[in-house]
Amino acid sequence: MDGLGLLRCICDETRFGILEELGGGEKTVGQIVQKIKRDQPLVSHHLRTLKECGIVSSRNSGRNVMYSISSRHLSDLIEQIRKTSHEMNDVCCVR
Amino acid sequence: MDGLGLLRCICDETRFGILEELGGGEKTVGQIVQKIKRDQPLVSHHLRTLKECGIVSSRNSGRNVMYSISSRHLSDLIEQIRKTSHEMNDVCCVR
DNA sequence: TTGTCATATAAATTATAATTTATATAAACT
DNA sequence: AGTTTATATAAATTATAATTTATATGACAA
Repeated sequence: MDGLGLLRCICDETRFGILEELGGGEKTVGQIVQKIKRDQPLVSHHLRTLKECGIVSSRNSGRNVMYSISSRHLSDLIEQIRKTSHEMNDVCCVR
Repeated sequence: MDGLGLLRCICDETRFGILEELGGGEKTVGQIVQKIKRDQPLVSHHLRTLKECGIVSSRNSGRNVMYSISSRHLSDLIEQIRKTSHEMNDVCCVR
């Protein structure tokens, strides 16, 4: 993958929210839905996208599906994005 | 700024291209236009966005305007995005 | 002071992606 | 087997952003 591809995949509000949740460890779809307060089909849809891009992995556990960030490098990157952005005073003009 | 704001601002193809060019040091608008092969008004438009978000800075030099990445943290981040993405085998499904 | 080069701006258009709504699947419990 | 719970999928809608086209500004040189 290239840099732009990775960015494109994580720069959506719902997807970034999911990744921030998964930064705290693996979670079920239902747990993510509760945390980020978005509709279940929407969360499932974005989890699928993240998975197809190799950013998250999943495993079945009974009737639940547990999702997690697929590599340490990726969770470190999410963290660095958070840090770098907080060091900036500006408000981003892009919405 | 927050993580999502920063991502939103850099996840566009043209803007990411500009930032990759500026990673090599400050450049004029014309130099960027040549390098990334996009129309001048388009490049100016995106440079403005990047500047308003505090991601690039500019200074005048005669009739040229020189742009550069506004902090070391940011250029490091661009580099880490590049690295992390290259470690992934997947092709991103988001376009 | 006129012409040219470099850059910027604004409006119109086009492209792209997110969300909602409705429904399907699949596992576990009764 | 039938019901409930958890998750997934697909189509339709809506929202958002990128690009193009046309034009303006501002600095410098002739």
